[in-house]
Amino acid sequence: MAQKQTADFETRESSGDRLLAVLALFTIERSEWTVEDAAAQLGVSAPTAYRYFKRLTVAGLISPVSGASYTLGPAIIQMDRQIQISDPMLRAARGVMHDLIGHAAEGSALLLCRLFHDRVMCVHQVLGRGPQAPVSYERGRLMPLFRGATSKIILAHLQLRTLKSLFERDGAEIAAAGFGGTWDAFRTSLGAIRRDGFIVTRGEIDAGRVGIGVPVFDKDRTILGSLSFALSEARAGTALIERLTPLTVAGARDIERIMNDAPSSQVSSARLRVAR
Amino acid sequence: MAQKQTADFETRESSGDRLLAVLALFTIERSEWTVEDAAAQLGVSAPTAYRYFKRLTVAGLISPVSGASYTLGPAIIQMDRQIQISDPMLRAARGVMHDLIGHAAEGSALLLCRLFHDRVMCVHQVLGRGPQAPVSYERGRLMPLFRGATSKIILAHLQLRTLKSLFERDGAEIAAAGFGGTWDAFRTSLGAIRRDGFIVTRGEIDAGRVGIGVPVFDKDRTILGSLSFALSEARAGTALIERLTPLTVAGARDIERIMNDAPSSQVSSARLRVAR
DNA sequence: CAATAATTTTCACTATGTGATAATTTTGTG
DNA sequence: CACAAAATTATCACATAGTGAAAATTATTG
Repeated sequence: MAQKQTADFETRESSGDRLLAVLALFTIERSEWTVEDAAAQLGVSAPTAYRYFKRLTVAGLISPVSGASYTLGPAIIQMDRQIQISDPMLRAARGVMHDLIGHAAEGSALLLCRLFHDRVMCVHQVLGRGPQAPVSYERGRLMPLFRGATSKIILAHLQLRTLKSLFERDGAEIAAAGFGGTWDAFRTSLGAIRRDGFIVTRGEIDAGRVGIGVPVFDKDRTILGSLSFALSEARAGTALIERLTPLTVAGARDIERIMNDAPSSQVSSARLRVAR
Repeated sequence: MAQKQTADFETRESSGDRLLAVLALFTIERSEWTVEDAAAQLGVSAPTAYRYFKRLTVAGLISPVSGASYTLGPAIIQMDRQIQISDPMLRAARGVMHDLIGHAAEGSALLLCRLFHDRVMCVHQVLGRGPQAPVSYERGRLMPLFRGATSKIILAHLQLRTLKSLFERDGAEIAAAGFGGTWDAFRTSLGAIRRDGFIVTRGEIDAGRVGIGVPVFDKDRTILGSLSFALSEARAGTALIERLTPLTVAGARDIERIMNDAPSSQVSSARLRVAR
């Protein structure tokens, strides 16, 4: 419906959008911005850019550093801490994951991922002993929804309606991920995953990694995210996988139980439990 | 001109400010908000609140959860990761702190704090072995600028101009923190701290904790933050403190050296994009 | 303490945000 | 799977609040 005409290539942005666009400028590739660079980048005048920077600074989202440039500010760290403290799933998972990683082989990682709207992000990770091959699922990275055990197990438990609209929108990508090109094939393979209650994948995200994904539900059996192992393929024989899978499933159940037992008032003790 | 009379106590806020005010609603005490609650709280109409929520959602700063409510979103975690990866001081400190904690007694903690504008925040913490008494300086908490070794050592190295304006603004608090009520007394005690190159405090933040604070400077000798120990007072005899202090100072120098040697291009693992 | 850079004010103008109501979509439930 | 209730978005007329240019002010640096 809302088709843009070819002539008007520039997206008309509202003021509030531009304010957030300033924040979005701060990336890993470029973590510091001067006001005038930002003004040029966004196509606004210097005074306007100063107004934006000031607002974001007052909010603590950015902060001046030496020279005339700015970086992401203390509010980011503060809000991240809020998530760590108040996200019930994350709170419940910390201890469980700490215990669970002990069972894994060297070079393995344990990941807790959370469904955000229609995206998946790692919110907590625990590394096992020994040298680590790269794990793309680092805390804070958005992950594709259609590849890897971590994501697939979540995908499999989305509402049918959601899946349908995803299929319509991202059909090509879904087909590319090996779900087959038809809605029925997609639906059927997800059904199979759901029935298993877990999924094992090999090298779908990182070469040399085996993933074991298990769903985590809330009280109403709505999917919240997943708990998953990323094992080193070299060290992960069938025996190990078969041993770890039920443990991972049990871990997810533990997380759910702790989460549901926890007092719903989340304020309680503000103290964060940090293992070692 | 636009002086509000007593009747109109509410600060006239611009649209962009209100957008950020929505974000500020999400606190530890209340980590979930519905659109209509937020609308009521901010005194705007429902459609306007929906517009705000939509913008913040598109930016990933908040995210819908089950029911009609929203929580802080994936962008927060992502940006926190960006800070972790791209803040030069934090990057340099990680290894140093890991090594340093080994020298401490049981129940001690090592903290890296960063000066943000005129506030101090813990950006990294490493806990030692053994049971931990509470440490108020948790990662993500804003700390007072005038109390505790961590903050005082930073305070002592602020620009004279900055100190002067702080003294004018927060004179009472400064006096209460034991710096004496006069500018000269304040200035003199800070000078003494600066000359020592470190500061040891007892129980200024948490009872039963001894703090050892050491400054961290950037290439231009501008204060960036501090490295500090929070020891258990019961276990921290004079001997231990005298042993740890030079180690902490050396640690800070190490951090500075690593920071300055590091390639200025901060893009190591270039991949960050969503994969989608 | 100059000299230059960085930031804020002022001001006239119009784009952009606003609320009330209505239309639409999503969600929960039998 | 359809229905009702809730949640979300669209419409539209209006006035607020954001905008850029230039000037004034305040920091920073040698």
